[in-house]
Amino acid sequence: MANLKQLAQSLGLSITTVSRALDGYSDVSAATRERVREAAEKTGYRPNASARRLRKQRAELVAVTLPSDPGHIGPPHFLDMLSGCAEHLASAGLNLVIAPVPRGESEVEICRRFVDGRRVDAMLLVRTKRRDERVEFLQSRGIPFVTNGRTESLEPHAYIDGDGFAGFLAATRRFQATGHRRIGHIAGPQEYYFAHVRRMGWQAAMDDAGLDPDLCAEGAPTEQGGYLAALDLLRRPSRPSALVCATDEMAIGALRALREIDGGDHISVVGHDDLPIGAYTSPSLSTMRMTGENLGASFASLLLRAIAGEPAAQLQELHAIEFVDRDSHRRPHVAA
Amino acid sequence: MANLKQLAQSLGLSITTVSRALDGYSDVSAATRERVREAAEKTGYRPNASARRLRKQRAELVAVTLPSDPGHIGPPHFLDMLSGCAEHLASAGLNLVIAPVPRGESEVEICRRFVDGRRVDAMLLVRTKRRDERVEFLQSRGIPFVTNGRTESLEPHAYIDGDGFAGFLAATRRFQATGHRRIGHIAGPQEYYFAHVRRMGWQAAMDDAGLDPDLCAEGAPTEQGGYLAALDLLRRPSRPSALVCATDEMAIGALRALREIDGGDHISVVGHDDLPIGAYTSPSLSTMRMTGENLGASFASLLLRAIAGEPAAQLQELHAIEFVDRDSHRRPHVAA
DNA sequence: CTTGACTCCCAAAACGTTTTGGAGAATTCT
DNA sequence: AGAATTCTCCAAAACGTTTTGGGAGTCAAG
Repeated sequence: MANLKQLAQSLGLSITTVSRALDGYSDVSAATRERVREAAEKTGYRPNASARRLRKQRAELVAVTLPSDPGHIGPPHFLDMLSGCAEHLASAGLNLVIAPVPRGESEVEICRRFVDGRRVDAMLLVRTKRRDERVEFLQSRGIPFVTNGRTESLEPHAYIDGDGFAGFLAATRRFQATGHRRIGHIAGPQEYYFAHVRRMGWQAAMDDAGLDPDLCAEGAPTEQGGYLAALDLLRRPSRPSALVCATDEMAIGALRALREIDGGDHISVVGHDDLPIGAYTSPSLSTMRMTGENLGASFASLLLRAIAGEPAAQLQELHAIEFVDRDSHRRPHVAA
Repeated sequence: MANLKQLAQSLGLSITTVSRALDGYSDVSAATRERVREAAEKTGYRPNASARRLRKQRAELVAVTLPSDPGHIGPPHFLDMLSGCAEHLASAGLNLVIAPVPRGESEVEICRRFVDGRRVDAMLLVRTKRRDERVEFLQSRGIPFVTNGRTESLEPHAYIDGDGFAGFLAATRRFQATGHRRIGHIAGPQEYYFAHVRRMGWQAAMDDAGLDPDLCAEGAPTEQGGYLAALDLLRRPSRPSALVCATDEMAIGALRALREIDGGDHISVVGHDDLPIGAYTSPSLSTMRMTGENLGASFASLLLRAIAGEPAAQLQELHAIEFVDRDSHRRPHVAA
């Protein structure tokens, strides 16, 4: 049974009554309601989604933009996150569409397409930059959205983020507590909020301890980027004895650099993200990760609340960072 | 500018003309066409997607169902594949929605919701079973779909798959050529097509060589499943000297089992999928993978052709399997 | 001058649903 | 008994687009 009209006709009822019966309104008698429900069940009737969306002025969709450039595509278990998010959204009648950014097109362009074409009720943004034009655009349009990662936007917006500053501060302090003094940082591109704030955490710990925060090298957030940045640091006159790396991918690149260099196995390393692969590197990679479980559900919940109209300032979650200790962070080193 | 009506009014034209001008029909003069286009550009007008969908009777959406149970979620670079697929679909005006399967609900139920609610124009199915009720359902509804993996369905359907039979046949023969005679197989759940056909490939090579194909253990398609299956094989009176594993995850579990057992480092292993993690195991994991690049684009292309009405029999791609040689497949072994 | 072809435009119908604003019948209250 | 209230139900409007089936003009050919 394709139609509401056909279903109504076959029951000898009006379209209105059938529609309201299925929606459980009280102004249709229990008897007919049941009769309608049975008929709908039997014929497998489902309301046409496009028609409902048009009438209700809701797209019943949420889009997530996928950056297409390589490296660090949000959190490690990104697909699991998406899946969990989609599952929770689905129970509220929303579906999640993925919006990859084709080469040559900007992420704002994609947002514009989705928002101005009324294709979505809300958006989910990953990999925020410190100054993120997507955020600015969505704010200007007034459409609900949640980001994975903070920004430096003046107006508050909904986000979920890990406290990278505190995490990298703690990681650096832990190295200091075990006698390290020349602690280097392998930084990601500073335009990204997460990369910047992680560097700030490392730097604050160095400053507080009265150590010179000069052992810093920036690279692409990839294995290769970490490798090159590590080589840079290792070639300097005063070598680091420990490396705090912005991401696990970069840390794995750093481990490769250490393997190639004399005395590299005395240098400790810690990363961030808890990539599964870290358990298999040699040495196995000590790392950090954001606390909290079922991240996808959290994103979904925030999105739903944003759609319901809750102010953005109430929709911000900053999660603590915890250590995942393996071998790479405590290699025997020679104190300065 | 929200409306076509408003845009038309502001231009002193009819809705019809504006609509046709924007769609580039020839029955509107070049002058007005240009005038309309400029106005639309300036006001940032985008047609309301829901309205167009309702009118054109097309959802402009394709759904992909994500199995929620753990392990082997399709190919290794699954997210990349989805992203590539979505990107290609987008250039044809289609968006990709992800449809996770909540606990307690069957995958067919999800398909039914999407198909009967006219929410999608086509579907993408991953991880096919030999007898796949999703395939049967979609065929009964006559909706276009493409699967990642074949099935034993009598009626042909569109798919992209790797030639697992040939791949596992070749892998087993290669072991035979280097003197192995007791070659074991760690099999995935035989209800899955890929798992079944890979086992058949191994078995055919053993049969052809006149060897007894009794060293086979089945397990869950996970690291733990591979670990347990390997232990099973290693405890048998006549141990294998080489293991052909249905997936890399299982192979990695097998490597763990070998590490725990006496003489395990004389046993060769090969997996399938080319997981990135395989480069970091010790020994590094030799594996296989499906040939062909930009798989996502291939899926998108097949989906579009299916939507366009091409018969399913013309939409089947069987890709060859190639070896990715690392260390684990040639460990020094003692011949029988 | 008429006919036919061509160019440019438009009114109205349709897509399938939800919601508004009652209408008629049945019931309860005064 | 009449008035007020409650129960059921429904016709029609609306959501914003695309498409159908023409309707005026203009121009060239007959």
